[in-house]
Formats: sequence, C-alpha cells, structure tokens
Amino acid sequence: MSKQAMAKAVQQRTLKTRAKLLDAAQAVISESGYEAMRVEEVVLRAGVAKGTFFAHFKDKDALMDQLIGAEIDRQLDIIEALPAPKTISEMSEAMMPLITFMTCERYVFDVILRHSGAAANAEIGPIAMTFGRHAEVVTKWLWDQPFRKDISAELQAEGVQAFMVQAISLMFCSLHNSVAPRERLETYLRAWLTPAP
Amino acid sequence: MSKQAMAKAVQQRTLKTRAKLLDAAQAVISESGYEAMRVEEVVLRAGVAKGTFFAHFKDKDALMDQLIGAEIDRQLDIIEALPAPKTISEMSEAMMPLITFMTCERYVFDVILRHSGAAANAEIGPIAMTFGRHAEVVTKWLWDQPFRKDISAELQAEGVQAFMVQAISLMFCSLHNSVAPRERLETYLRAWLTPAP
Amino acid sequence: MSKQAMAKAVQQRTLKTRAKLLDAAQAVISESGYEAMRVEEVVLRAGVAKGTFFAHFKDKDALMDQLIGAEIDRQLDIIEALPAPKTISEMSEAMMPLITFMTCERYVFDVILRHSGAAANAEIGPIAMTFGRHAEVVTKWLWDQPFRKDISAELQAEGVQAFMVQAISLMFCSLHNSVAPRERLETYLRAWLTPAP
Amino acid sequence: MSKQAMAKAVQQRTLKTRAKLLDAAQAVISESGYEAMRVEEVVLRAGVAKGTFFAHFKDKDALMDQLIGAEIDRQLDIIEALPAPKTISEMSEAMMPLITFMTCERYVFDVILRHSGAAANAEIGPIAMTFGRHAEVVTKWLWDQPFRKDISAELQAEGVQAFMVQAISLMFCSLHNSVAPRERLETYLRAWLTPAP
DNA sequence: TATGAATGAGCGTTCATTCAT
DNA sequence: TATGAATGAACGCTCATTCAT
Repeated sequence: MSKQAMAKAVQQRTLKTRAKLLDAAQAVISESGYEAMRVEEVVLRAGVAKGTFFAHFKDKDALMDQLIGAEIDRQLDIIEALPAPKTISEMSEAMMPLITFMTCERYVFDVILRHSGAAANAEIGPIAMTFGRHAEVVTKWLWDQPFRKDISAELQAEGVQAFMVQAISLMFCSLHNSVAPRERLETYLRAWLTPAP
Repeated sequence: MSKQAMAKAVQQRTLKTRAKLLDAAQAVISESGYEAMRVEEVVLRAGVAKGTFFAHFKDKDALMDQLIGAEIDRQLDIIEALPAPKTISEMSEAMMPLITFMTCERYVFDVILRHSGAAANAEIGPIAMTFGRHAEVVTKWLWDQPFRKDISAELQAEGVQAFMVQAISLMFCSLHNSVAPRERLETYLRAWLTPAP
Repeated sequence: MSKQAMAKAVQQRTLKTRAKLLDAAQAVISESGYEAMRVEEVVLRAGVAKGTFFAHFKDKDALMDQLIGAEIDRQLDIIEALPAPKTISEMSEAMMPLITFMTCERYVFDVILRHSGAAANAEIGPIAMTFGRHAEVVTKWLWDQPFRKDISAELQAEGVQAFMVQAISLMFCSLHNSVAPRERLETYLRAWLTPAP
Repeated sequence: MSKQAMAKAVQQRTLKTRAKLLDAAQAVISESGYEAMRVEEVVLRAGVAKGTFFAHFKDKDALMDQLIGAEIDRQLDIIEALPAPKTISEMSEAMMPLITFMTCERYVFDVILRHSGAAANAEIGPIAMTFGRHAEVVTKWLWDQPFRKDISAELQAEGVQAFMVQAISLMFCSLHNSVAPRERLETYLRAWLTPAP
C-alpha cells in the first residue's frame, strides 16, 4: 500500500470513529436530552475507549459545540428552503424552528450563548459559524425584501439576531415569560425593520 | 440583658459576619478577579466556617449576584447623575462605564446574562433589578428626548438593552472584536432610535 | 457544646473515617496484595466518598506509605522483643521477618526503596521513620554485643542496613536469586561485623 | 540488487532509524532531563511513527536502560583509566564521577536500582552489565591493593557497591542529606576495607 | 519495518453544597 | 448561627503500549 493510500485509509478510520462518537452522543441526547449527556455513556455506546474521545474532541464542550451547531444548521436548512418572507409576521414565523430548538433546554441556550455571540477563544467553532450563517440568510431575505433602506441589510440582520436573543432571554426570565417568544420577536422586528415614517 | 437587647445583639453579629464575608469576597476579587473567586478562600479570609457562608448566601451564585449587582448599581449611579443625552453619540458615551464593567471579564458577562435577561429562578435578584433600573434610566432619557415616537419609550429601552448586549457579545467574539463596543453600540442605536424618514 | 469539645468531637469523627479507610485498604490487601489495591475499591468498602479519601491522603502513595510503614513497625516490634543476638547467625535470623515482608512483593520493595533510603520530598513519612527505628534497634543490639569496637555502633548499624538492602536487591535480581537472602545477609554481616584479625 | 545487498540495505536503514531514535532521546534528555522524556516527543524529533519506536525497543524502559547504561559505561571508562587507588581516600575519589551521574536525578537512581541490584526481568541489560563491570573494576583494584585479606576481592567489591548505593540513598534522604556522598562513602569504605586490628 | 489511531484502566481533581453536632 | 468534615458525580488526563493496515 502506498503512503498516500495508507494516509487515506487511516483518515477513513478516523472519520468512522468520529462518526461513531457523534452518533452515540446523538442517541443519548435523543433519549435523555443534552444536559444529561455523559462522556462515559457516549464512549460506552460508541464502543471506543475514553482516551479516544479526547483524541477527537478537546473536551465535552467541544462535542456539544459540534452537536448543537449541527442541529442549528439543520434548522437553518429548513429556514433557507423557505421563500423570502414578505412581511414581518412571516419573518418571525420563519425563525420559529430555530427559536424552538434554542429554547428546548436552558442548558442548550447557555451553550449557544457561550459559543456564539461570546466566544472567548480564537477558534470559530460550529455554533459561531451558524450565527454567521444565520446572519447571511437574513441578509439575503432583506435583499429580496428590503424593509428598510436607510441602513445596510447586514446591519439589519445583526439587529434581527440581537432581538432574537433578547426574545429568547426574556422567555427564560421569570419576570417576562408570560409573553410568547414569537409575539415578542414580532414586536421587536416590526419596530426594527418597519419604523413608522 | 433583655430578650430584645439580645435579639438586637444577635442581629448585629449576623450583619457583622455578612459584612466580613462580603469584604473578604471583594478583596479576593480585587486580587484575582471574579472567576477565580472560591468560597474556600472567602471563608478563610473572613475567618468563618464554610457552613456559615451558606447560612448567609443561598449559594455562591447569590453572592456573585450581590457583588456584581452592587457594582452595576454603582455604574448606574454615575449614569443617572448625567444630564439626559441629546444625541445618539452622547447616549452611547453615557453607557460606556457600564459596558466597561460588563466586559472586564468574560465570566462576569456570563453571570450577568444568566441573571438578567435569562434568569431561571423566580426571585428577582440584584442583577435583574439593575436591568430594570437601566431600562428605567433609558426610558427617562427617552421621555426627555424622544428620538422615535412610533413606539413606546419602554420598547425603545428594551431595544437599547438588546443592542448593548449584542455589542458586548460581539466584542467577546473573535470574529468581530476589532470594532470597539462604543462604535458598534452607536451604530446600532442610531439605526434603532433615529431611522431615516 | 463548647468550642473545645466541638473540636475534639470533630477530630474523633476524622479519626474514625481515617480508620475506616485504613481498615478497608488493609482488607483489600489481605485479599489481593498491595499492588492490586485500588482507591476505588477502598472507598467503596470504607463506605465513604472518593473525595474523602483525598482529604485524608495526599495520594494513593501516601496511603501505601502508611500501610507498609505500619507493617514494618509490626515486624520491628517482633524484632525488638527478641533478646540481643549473640552471634552473626542469630542477627541474620532475627532480621528475617522484616526481610520476608519486604520481599513479599516486588511492588512493596519498590515502594519501600522510594520512601526510605531515598525520600525525595522533605517530609519524613512512616516508612522513612521505620528505617530510623531499624537503625536504632540494631544500634542497641551492638551496644549489648559489640562485634566491632573500631567503629561506632551507629556506623555498624548503617552498614547492616546497606547489606540488608543489598541482599534483598540481589534476591530480586535474576543473576543472583539462587542464593537465599538469609545466607547472603549472613555472609555480608560476618564480613562487616567480625573481620578476621 | 542482489538479495544480500538488499538485506544489507535494509539493515542499514534499521540502524539509521535506531540511531535517529537514540539521538532524539538524548537531545530531549539534554534539554529536559531523563524523567521528563516522553516517547511521543522522541518519535516526533526522530521523525518516525510511534510504532516504530516499539519495533526498536521493547519498551520505554529498555531505551532508558540503554541510555543510562551507556552513560555509566562512559563514567567507568574514566574510572578504569585511572591507576589503582592506593588509599581508601583515593578509591572514594575515583568513584565520584559515577556517583555524580547517579545522583543527577532521583529518577535516574530509581531506574538504576530497578535494573541493577533489583532487575526483575531475566535478560541482563546494559545497566546490569555496568554493575558487573563496576564490580570487576573494583575487584581488580583490590587485587593490586588488597586492603583486606580475610575475604575475597569479589565479596569486598560487593560491599563497595552496597555502600555506594547506601551513600547515594542517604543523599536523597532529607534526614541525612547534609553529609556529602563522598565523605560518607569514604567513611563506609574505611570501615569496610580497613577494619582496625 | 513503518504507521499512527486506538487502547485502557485508574488516578487525581474539582468545589459547591450538605448535615450532624 | 456556627462549624468543618464529608459528599459526589463526572471530568479530564495520562501515556506507554498495541495492532490492523
């Protein structure tokens, strides 16, 4: 076997092990949720050694970043497949799948906050990437349907993100969790994207 | 000693212990920062037992809430003493002391997010109070100087908070930390409060 | 309860927990030997948390030091109870219980070497103490029965230790393990303590 | 290329790889010491895979045995080049280079003890060989200059080794490290080799 | 021989929190 | 109120060694 072929074969094995770990983790989460995921359980199911886990992921958090990032990407795929929303109401509606996932567990939202808007480490992880992608999706919508013309679509998209986070945050807040996130988001977006003349 | 006098003496001791704990915690933080604060170290300096700590604070988080809340209040005192800003630029400027504190440590920002917009527990703690107070201060500014009239001052204030958080978040994000928070905040506020006709 | 009484009561509990751990460890060793001892197994049997173990012993090695040191002390008690040996042969014989224990497991001898003659850390642990005690016992013998008079009893005792270690070492050595330690020790001691005129 | 030539070429490559590994290990040791040597680091510097290391050395210990054994041999070369010592003082002095190396690191002394006087494995490795060689050197000295005549030169040499180890051990012991090894060794050797009449 | 991903078994750690006294 | 020993449940780590390719 040539060196090149060997390198490829090796990489294949690596990829396979990584996939086994990710699959096992996903399975655990499906059954018990994100917060309940234990590294021990994951390696047990994946049928690999604990050391192998840490050879593939720096720590548990890195795996969470992968998994949650992947899930957000799946939600963004759904969102992207939709036609560009024509109204604020449609836009709020379109963002609901993403918001639903982000609010499925308090722990998930914490991980997202920690990795996205506020990544301390230099490496841009999967979740941080999705925030970029989300901004792009919204930006594209705003090209098709420019609600405001005084500021760039990019800036409008940043605002949409800020209000999405605000809406979710308030949902977890005991003072304000009576208003559904969808309604709150719509209120914010209307004020942000269609200021009265 | 009368029963009443005794009760008073006891209360005095309680207050004294509490003060010792708060002082010790503040001292530790001054030297090593918020994240590095350990209950162990605090009780050691305060000269009390570990159990005593938890007789005074529900948990470590409650102490953090106190300390960080107090610091934010101090910043709000400064902000409140200022005259109502006449321009967006002045408003951004006025909010800087608060932002500076909130960005002093990644950990501090996390605690703030957790207790403010996203408090899971029912009790409204010191930090949550400061968010309320901040909204009030901004609302008052907007009564004096109504940048927008199509939406309520309260809603405008909520937006100001959302953008403050967004600006700070992006500051911690490696992708976007080249733009200073003050500039970013001003951009956001201008777009939010003075939409072009 | 007074502060003093409280402190005493607390210490009692501490002592009790420590005893539970030592007993559990001893039990495991009796069944499976020193090398096979696992911290996990010890805390399980002692019925305490793992954290408690490390609150009592710096690490597994520190516990080993305690246990093996205690066992050597037991052997020294036996040795000390004997009348001072009158001949080299009797002296070699007297030291046999100690040698037997020290050679019961290769691992035990390694731990002993590491903690005794060659302790790197400043604290004198239990095993190091026993080496001092052993020297004292032998020194006392040599006061009663001075085989040599040209050098001090202390120096003679140091030599006895050196030859004991040498005899044991060679016993573990594949090249020389045909000669029984007792015979080798006797040869050494005769040459060391009763040089021909 | 003939089969023979091929075999030779292969052998050449093998030797080259082995040399690369030894050089790399020596380099790591020069920089960080024996204890800090990691197989990972060695193969990295040698530019070979980890598995290759174990194709050349049974285990890490075997490499250590090689390296430390080689160094002791170098010290013995120096010792052997000296004229036979005429006095105990000269003999102690002559052994100093060896002792200096053996005390350079606690870890080195442990490895030496493990492989020499106390080798568990059947094969006589480099370090064990050096102990044999050291005994021979000392035995030769004692032929030239027979300090004692009541016991064989071989037995005297064994005693010299025992006392060398004892002197080194005590040097690492916090209780006794105030006396320099050279002085202690001389005291021992005088008592061992020139007992007063 | 060479490769390097995978192994693995246990240690040490963490440290906020509890609870019997 | 005060005490402080005990808890606990994973996590992270170690790193020499193996083995399928």
